[in-house]
Amino acid sequence: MIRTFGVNLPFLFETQRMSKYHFNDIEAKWQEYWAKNQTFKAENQSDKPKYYVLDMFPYPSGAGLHVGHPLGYIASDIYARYKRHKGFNVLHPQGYDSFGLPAEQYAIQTGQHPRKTTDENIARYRQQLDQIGFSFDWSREVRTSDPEYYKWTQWIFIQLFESWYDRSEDKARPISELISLFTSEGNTNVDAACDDNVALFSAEQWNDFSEEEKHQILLQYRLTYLAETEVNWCPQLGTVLANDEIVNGVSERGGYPVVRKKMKQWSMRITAYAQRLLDGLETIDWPQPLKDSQTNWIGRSKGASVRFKVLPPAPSSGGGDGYRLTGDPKIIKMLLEKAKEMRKNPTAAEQKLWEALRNKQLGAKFRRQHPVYKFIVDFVCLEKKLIVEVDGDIHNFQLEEDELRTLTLSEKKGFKVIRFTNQEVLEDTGKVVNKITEVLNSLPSGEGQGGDFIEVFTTRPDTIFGVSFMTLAPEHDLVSKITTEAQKAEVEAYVEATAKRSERERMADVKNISGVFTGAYAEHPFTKEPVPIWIGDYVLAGYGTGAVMAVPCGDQRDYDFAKHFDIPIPNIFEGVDISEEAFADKDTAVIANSDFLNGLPYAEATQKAIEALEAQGQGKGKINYRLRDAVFSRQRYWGEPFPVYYKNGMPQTIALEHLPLTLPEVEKYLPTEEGEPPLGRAEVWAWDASNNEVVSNELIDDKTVFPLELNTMPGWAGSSCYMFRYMDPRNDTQFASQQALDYWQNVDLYLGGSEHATGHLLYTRFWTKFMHDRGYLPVDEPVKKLINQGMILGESAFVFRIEGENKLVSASLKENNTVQPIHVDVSMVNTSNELDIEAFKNWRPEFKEAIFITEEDGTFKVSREVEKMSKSKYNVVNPDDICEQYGADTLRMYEMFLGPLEQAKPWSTAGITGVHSFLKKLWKLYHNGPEGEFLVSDVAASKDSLKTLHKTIKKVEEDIENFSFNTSVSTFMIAVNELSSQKCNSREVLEPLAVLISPYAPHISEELWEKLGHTESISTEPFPKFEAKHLVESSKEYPVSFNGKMRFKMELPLDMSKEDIEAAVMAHEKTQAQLQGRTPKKVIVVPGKIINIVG
RNA sequence: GCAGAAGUGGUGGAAUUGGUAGACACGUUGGACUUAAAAUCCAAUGGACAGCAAUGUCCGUGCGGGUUCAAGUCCCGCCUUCUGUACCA
Repeated sequence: MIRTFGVNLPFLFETQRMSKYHFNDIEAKWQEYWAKNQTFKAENQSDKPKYYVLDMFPYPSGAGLHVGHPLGYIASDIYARYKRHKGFNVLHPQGYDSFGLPAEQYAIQTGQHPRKTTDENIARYRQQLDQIGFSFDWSREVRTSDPEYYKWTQWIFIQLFESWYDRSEDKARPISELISLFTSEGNTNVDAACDDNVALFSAEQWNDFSEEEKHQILLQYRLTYLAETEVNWCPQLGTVLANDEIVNGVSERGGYPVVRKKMKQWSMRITAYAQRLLDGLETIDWPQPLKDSQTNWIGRSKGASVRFKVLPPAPSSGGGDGYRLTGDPKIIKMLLEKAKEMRKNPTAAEQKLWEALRNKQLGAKFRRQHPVYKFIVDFVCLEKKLIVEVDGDIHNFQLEEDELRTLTLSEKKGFKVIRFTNQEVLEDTGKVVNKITEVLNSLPSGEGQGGDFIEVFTTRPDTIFGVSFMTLAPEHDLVSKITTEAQKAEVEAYVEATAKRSERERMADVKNISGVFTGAYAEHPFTKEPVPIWIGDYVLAGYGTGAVMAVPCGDQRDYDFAKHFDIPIPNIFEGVDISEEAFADKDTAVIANSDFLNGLPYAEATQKAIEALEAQGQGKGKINYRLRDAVFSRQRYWGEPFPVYYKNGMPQTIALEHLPLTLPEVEKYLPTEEGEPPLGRAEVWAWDASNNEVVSNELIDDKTVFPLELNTMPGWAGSSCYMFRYMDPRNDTQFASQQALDYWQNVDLYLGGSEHATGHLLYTRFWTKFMHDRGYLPVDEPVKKLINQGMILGESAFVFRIEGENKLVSASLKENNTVQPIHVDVSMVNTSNELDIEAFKNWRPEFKEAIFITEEDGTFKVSREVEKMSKSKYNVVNPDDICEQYGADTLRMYEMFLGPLEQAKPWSTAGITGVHSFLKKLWKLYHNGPEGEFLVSDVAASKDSLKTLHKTIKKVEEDIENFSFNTSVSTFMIAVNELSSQKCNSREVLEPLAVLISPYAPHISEELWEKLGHTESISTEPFPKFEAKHLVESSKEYPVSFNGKMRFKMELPLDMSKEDIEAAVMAHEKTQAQLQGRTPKKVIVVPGKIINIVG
């Protein structure tokens, strides 16, 4: 193991080398040993208790690791090694989250395949990780971009697709069970988490549906579903982003603007699990701030949903029966006349159908020959916005025109149009009526002109009598329908102006109150008074129903809005002054001026209000969640392909035995010219369903060969269940064997950053609960205990350039000048903040000729600032350099020594020498020979040394259990300092000491252990046992205080009685000096602790 | 605004159920060894004041109160910083 650099070295020099602590050689030797002997390989079967320690696996970026990354890995490694010493079978795996945006962005720029750069980055990461001496079981490594791994991500996707959420049993169930429910009893009694506005149907109707219709309906129930969703579209990245991938209105990666856009996307029905995700937090040991942010993200609020009837416009505002005027006002006269004419002369089919539709026979009012926009339609149900057209023979030659008309009515005016032929009506009116009923039921109720309702969510139903207006989000569906003619221009201008503003602008502009009156009124459910309906951008389309009942006396935003627009502010609180601001304190509120709610406090008034609303069918108690379903499609190349192909536009999944569906090759990683995702460029990307293989696109015939999905899965797909895959990572027939899952259960300790609070850590809990429901996992939480390690920050260095001149000024002299700070690479600055000017000039040639104004002593100083460690700030410190210079053991201990694990702290290399010299002192303790060679004695240790050892065992054990790693490093330093001054070289002490330190500094411990004569790795050695007897003291050096201030100490036996202690203290000459003749009022003696004399 | 965490020497940070504030390091200063440097070792190091000195006195854990024999620690009120979140109805 000793490296010699030549044959001519003098003998003495050689022996000195032998005695020295050659960390580089030692560390390389043991890293090789561990790898070769698979020292840390975990078995899935053991008599020992299990313990699972996991790090959040890294995304292998091109920049490599900096010293901040290993912090958590070191902590978890110490814990894993400690648990092995404590007799546990420890699972401590590592892998790579290797799908993701940066590799793809790099691929777009350079044309290199992301797989290539990812593999290179992984190799670099692995080399860096190996250098630090982690006890990972690398035989279990996973990579999310490996087809053998993402096969199972695809499999989980299929399980979600094949499941629905049964609210009555509160769990996910197979979709086949839903189908049998539909077949036997329809969907009326099914309480499922599903899309809004799912049409009701009977078993009979279900059985009559075509396969396609059934498929369509099931999609509304599946836990992953395809739907038109409003998404966050990032044009620069060319993809959609999840809510947690957006920070302050711009993309988390790259900081690009994000706009709202409607797209057909895969979504995950995480909202089905909202309540269980909240409840589960009670059962897990996670940091409170992290639990809080999940709680806030889910955003449960309890209240009521209330339906306000929209009133027809007053005669003054539009004239006549305005709400029925759906025709174009410019030609309405002509249309009405024509309609009248047509009503007189209906065709036979029209007349027959009218007989079936009139007088609300289908539960909704139909009108015939009614003007809509520029047309006269045959039948219309305004409430549901449904148009029924009957095409006579006469129409056959104008099919094209009909199509145009249908398009205009549906796209521009939001009507649903269905057509029947004369023949159909005449032959089987019943069938036609059934079809109309079905469509009628599938349409959202309560909408359309004439029967409009505004549904709001409120947490304060008790304040309903304080409602003086309503506000809709500008994007609300009803805005265009209810706005009166007089207000139309103003409203449209406002809606347009709001739509143009980005999310960011809207957020930055919270204080400016804006809004417009729609001209429409709603009816108060109790007073029946008209309530004006406004729109305002303080109401968000994405929360609740996008509409609020405004109670200005009880809500500050409503109050401000009312003040701004001079809307009345009725006071419904007893004895409260609302002349200056709203009164939002529900705990002390007593309701007044509120009819049947008068005199009641919040809770009772709320309950009574809800009861009253329910009685008249205008509301009910409701729990609302802020959490939205998670969009699961990304328009990217470097992600998991969906195991999905499309048959007649309907998604079909690929069976497990044909997975993985591997990512196809493309010639460019950009979207296609048609705006399709990069997979649209793949030439071999079609599914041959009869042979179950991927084939060339040219073979698509929509009979046996179908197009495959072009989107890929988001970054969080691969990380949501990886902790379970580690349990049995090479299993290619099962996600993991039952035996492995039963044995390892879930993660006992998980370390990672808090930035994943509302992303990864929420999704992984969701998937785990789902997999548990479906019987694939024995546990329903993935992680028992979680610790967030704090970020290690960089210390950036700056030089200052005098504005407009090529002059740089030393940091302390910058005050009198207007200067501009410039980042300097921290490697060019020494610990006294002096800049290496030559190095700087070479790095930044534009300053070659610059004048450097130095301090009086001729040095040029930089100023320091703590910032996030980043390449662009030139403040990155590389762990490789630290290992090279001081060794991995020093790096490990120093990172722990920096401060508490959870705390953010700046990296400063300044203190590292202290830790390094500690390790040298430790080494020396075992090298007592005359030439400094290894020598320990077998004679018994002194009492003092045993005491030092055992108090160290006790403290270190407590510290590790409490994850207080910084204090145990101090404890080791104290121990080594004490043993050194005791000149202890006894094996009895030095052997257990090596074991104690080995989790922290494994390389040096292994080396010393070997020198002590052992042949097994130190990691197999049991943790030293603490024996209290070595710490038993017979006397105590009591601090003696006067009025709480410590003045002197005196040594007294521990078994002395209180009275004797008091007597001894009073007799002490220093006590007399302190008292100066006064008699103390009181003497407090706490045996074994302290003496306090009150004077 | 809301929620959470934290404010201790020149610096990173210790301090058990309230019981010796500043452990352990870094840095600084002085010394030893050396031709010299590095490395290593020894000593001092919260501040102020008094003393030749041993030593002593006072002030000190963000600020102001309180409880207690005793408060960095508990209670009340403020200030500041950091993190998360935000027109959430």
